[in-house]
Amino acid sequence: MLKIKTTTINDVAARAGVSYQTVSRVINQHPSVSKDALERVKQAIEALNYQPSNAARHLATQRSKVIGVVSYGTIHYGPAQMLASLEKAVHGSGYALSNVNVSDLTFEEISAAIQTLRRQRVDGLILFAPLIGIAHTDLESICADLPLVITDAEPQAGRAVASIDQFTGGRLAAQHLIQLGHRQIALLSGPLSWYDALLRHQGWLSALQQAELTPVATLESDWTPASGYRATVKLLEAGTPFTGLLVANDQMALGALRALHERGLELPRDVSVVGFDDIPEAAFLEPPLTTVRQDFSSLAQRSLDQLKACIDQPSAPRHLTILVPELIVRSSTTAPRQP
Amino acid sequence: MLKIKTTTINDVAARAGVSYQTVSRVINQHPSVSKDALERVKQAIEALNYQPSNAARHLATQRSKVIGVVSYGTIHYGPAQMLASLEKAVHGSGYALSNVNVSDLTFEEISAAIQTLRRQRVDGLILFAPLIGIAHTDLESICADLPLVITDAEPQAGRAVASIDQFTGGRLAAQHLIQLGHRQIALLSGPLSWYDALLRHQGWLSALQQAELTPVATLESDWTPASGYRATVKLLEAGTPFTGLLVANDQMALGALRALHERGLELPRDVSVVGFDDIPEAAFLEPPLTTVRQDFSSLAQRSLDQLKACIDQPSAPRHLTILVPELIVRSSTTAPRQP
DNA sequence: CTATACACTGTGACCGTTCACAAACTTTTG
DNA sequence: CAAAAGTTTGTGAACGGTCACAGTGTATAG
Repeated sequence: MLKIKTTTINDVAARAGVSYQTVSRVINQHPSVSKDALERVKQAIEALNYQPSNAARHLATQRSKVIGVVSYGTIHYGPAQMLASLEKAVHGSGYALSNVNVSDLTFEEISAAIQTLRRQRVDGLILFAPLIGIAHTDLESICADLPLVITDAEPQAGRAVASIDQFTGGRLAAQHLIQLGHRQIALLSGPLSWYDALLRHQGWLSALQQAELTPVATLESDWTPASGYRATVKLLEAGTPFTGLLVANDQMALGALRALHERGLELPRDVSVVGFDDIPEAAFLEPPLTTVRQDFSSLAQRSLDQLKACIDQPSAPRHLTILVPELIVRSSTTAPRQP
Repeated sequence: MLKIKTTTINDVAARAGVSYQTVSRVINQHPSVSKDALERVKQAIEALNYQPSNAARHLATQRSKVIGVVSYGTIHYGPAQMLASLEKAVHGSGYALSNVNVSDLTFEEISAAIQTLRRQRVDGLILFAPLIGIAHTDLESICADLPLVITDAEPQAGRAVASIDQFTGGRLAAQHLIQLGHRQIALLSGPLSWYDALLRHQGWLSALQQAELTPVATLESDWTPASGYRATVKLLEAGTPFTGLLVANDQMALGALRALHERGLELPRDVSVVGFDDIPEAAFLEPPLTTVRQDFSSLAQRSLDQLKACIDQPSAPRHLTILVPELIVRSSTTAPRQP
C-alpha cells in the first residue's frame, strides 16, 4: 500500500513563504494578516488544492463541529423526512451531521449507537428515536454531559425536548370524524412500541371518550401499506360494523383504502378514513386522503436550534418545543350514511 | 464556557497502572499483552467509560475510517432507500458514513460537497448523484486520488461504477405494453437532467423503435405525484389518444392514476400504466401497479464492496457492476380494448 | 526624539492516539 | 551456564492543526 502524502498547512506555508501560523490565521479569518501575505497564502491554497484536516483541528480545538443523530426506521416516511430536514437545516451552519440508525429499540443498540458517536466526540446529540421503556437514568449514564435534544419522547424536567404533539394530532383526527357524526369508529394504530404511535392512539381515545364513545375495534400494525391492508381485511372479515376508520399513518391508510375498495365499499360514502403524515401521495389517492400534517422541517430546525443553544450555553435552562400538527381535510371523510 | 476534560488513554493507563502504550495495545487487540494487564486495563476502560478518540486515531494512522457519500434528492424514494441501504450495509464494517446532500446538480455544489468530505479525509467516496453534464476530467481534478465509486452514471473506463440498468428497465416496461398489443403509447418521464430518468426514457424509445412505433406524446415532470397528475391532465386535455402510459416512477404514476380516474377512465380497461421503482405502496394502488423493481439494497452492498476493494488495493482494476431490474406485473396493465 | 500603541509575524507546546524502537524479563536451546 | 529467541513493557517522535506568547516593525502621541 503506497503512502500518499496529503498536503498540510506546512506545505502551504512553504509555498507562500510564510510561517504555518500565518496560514492558520488565513484559514480562520484572523484580521491581522497583511494584504500581501493573505494574497500569497490564498494562491498557495488554491494551487495545492489544500483542505485543512478536520481531525487535526478537532484535536487542537476540542470541538468536533459534528452533531450526532440517533435515528430509527429511516426507511419510513416520517423518519426519512426528518433526517433529510435535519441535514438541510445543518447545511452551511459549520456543523456536519453524523447519523447512526438503530435497527432495534433495545437499550443495547441505542447505547452502542451513542458510544459510536461519543468516539467521534460529537458536540451534541439529537435522539430521534421512540424511546419507550428506556429509563432516563440509563440515558444519563451513557450520554454523560453531552448536550442532548430528544425528539418524539416523553417530556422530562431538565431535558431539551422537541416534539410534534401527536396526542393533539390524534385528537384532531378523531374529533373530525365525531363532528361529522360518526359513532362507530375503528382504530388502526402503528406499532405501540413507538412513542408517536402510542400518543396518536391515546389522542384518538381521548377524543372518543370525551364524546362518550368507545372504539368498535382496535388493531395494531407496522406502518406499511401491506400491514394496513391485512389489518383492514381482518376487520372486515370479523364483521364489525364501522363508519369511521382512524389510521396512524398514510401508508397504512393506503392499504386500508385498497382493502375497503376490494370489498366493494364506496368511499367515503360507506367508510370515512383519516390518515396521518400527509405524505405527498395523500392528495392523489382514491379518494384523496384526509390526514394530519406534520411539519418535519420545522421540527428539525427547532431541534437544531435548541441543540446549538445547549452547546453554546451548557448552563442555560432547557426548553420544551411542541409543534401542533394540522388537520388537512380532503374527500376521504364525510358524514356517515343515515341508517 | 467551562472546560470539560474528556478521559484519555493516559487516564486509563494511570488507573490500570500501566503505560499508555499498553492501553493502546488492548484497544487494538494486539496479542502481546499479559493476561493480568489486559484485565486491569479492561476494568479501567469500563470504570471510566472511556471511548478512544477517532480524531486522534485518524491523525496517527492516516485513515479516517469514514466513507463519504454525495447524494441528491434524498427526499425521493429511490435516493432515500439507497441511503438507508448504504447505512445498513456499512454498519459493523468498522467504517462510518458521512453524507452530504446537494440541493443542486451544479458543478459548484458537487465540488463543494466533495471538498467538505475531503476536509474529513474520507477514505473513499460514493458519488450517488446523477452527474449529467459534469465532465469526468473536472471530477478527476477535485477528487484527486480518492478511491471513488460512481452509481447511476455513465460507465467510464478506469472508473468503478455500480448501476442499475435503467435502460433495460425502461425496455422491459415498454416491451410489456407492446406485447400486450398496445400501439398508442405515451411517455411520462422524470427530469431528464437525472441520468436514470434519461436512461429509462431511452429504454422506452428503444423498445418502441424496435416495434416500429413512436410515442404518441412525451412529457417531462419532476418525480412527484403532483407533477404526474398535472402532466396527465395536460395529456388528456390535449386529446391525444393513447392506450398505454409509461411513467418514470411510481409516485408520478400514482398522480397519473388519479388524473385518469377523475376523467372517468376505467383502469386498466381504457389505459394501461407501468411505473418504476416498486414502492411499497405500488401493490395497494387502485389498480395495483405494474412496475419495475430496483434492488437498492444490492446496489448499496455492491457499491460498498467495490469501494472497499479500491481502498484496500488502489492499483487493482476498476470494475463495472450492473444490476438488472425486474418487471413486476400487476393489474394496471392489460391488452388494449379492441377499437 | 523617545515612548507607547498597534499591526503583523514567528516559535514552542499541546491536543490524543499510533508507530518504531529499545529495554527488561522469561523461556528455550546448544 | 551462556546465548538465542520470544514475550511483555515502556519511551520518544510523529500526525496536522490551534493557542499563548514573544518578537519585529511602523505609526501615533507626548
